[in-house]
Amino acid sequence: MGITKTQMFSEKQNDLAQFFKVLGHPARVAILQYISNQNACICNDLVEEIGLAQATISQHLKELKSIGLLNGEVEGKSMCYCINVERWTTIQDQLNSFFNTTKSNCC
Amino acid sequence: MGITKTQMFSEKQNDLAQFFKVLGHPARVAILQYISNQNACICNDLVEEIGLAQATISQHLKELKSIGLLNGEVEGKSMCYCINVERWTTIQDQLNSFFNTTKSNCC
DNA sequence: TTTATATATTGCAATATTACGATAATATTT
DNA sequence: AAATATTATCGTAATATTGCAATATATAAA
Repeated sequence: MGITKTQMFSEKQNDLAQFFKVLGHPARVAILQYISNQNACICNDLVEEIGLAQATISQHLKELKSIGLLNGEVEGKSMCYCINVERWTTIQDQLNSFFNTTKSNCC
Repeated sequence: MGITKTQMFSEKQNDLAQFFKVLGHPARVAILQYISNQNACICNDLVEEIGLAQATISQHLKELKSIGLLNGEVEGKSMCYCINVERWTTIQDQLNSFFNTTKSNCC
């Protein structure tokens, strides 16, 4: 089938899985690392830096935006993408909470 | 295409993305949570508990094993799956390291 | 040994993801 | 206004993932 049966799971479980999923592609990991390494949050240098087509990068950026990890603002004719630190921290906390509570009862 | 161009990325980036990807499905999140909630690491109660077909659960377990998150051992005619706590902690550390280093330089 | 139970694997259908070229949309420069 | 540059979206092809029924495998019980 190829369709995930999300209705079987809690909203929390689906959200958590969604975060993990969005982070689960090396291009998106690389994009986040690159954005953070530039003190300024300059943008589609990403196309050159990463080496995927512009359309592809744009798609990956869209997915990162979809979970609120990136803010984008118009900068002349370019877009300036920037990590949303507050959201970043929230997601990190949620993932850690998952890791900590899940590990604790194990044999 | 549908094929991820892993050769463009570092081994670390690919590994990190792989961990995220395996965790990026609600059934696998639920499986880990259920295994951890049972003090004993009893197993395919999972089929009943989660409500997916036996073949599907078995596949998800295989993916969790593939990144070393689960240990399985034969228990009579059943399998007893168990979170590999050492591996669990290692992965948690790697994810946190990614989160911390990536967040720190942002505007 | 036969039967029953639990898990893994195989094969398949349906949907999702990845990637890119082409094109549209937007803003800047001339 | 026209030309240029940057990003987003659309359409499409190739591959991956999800899920299940059917089957294989392995162990336990009768």
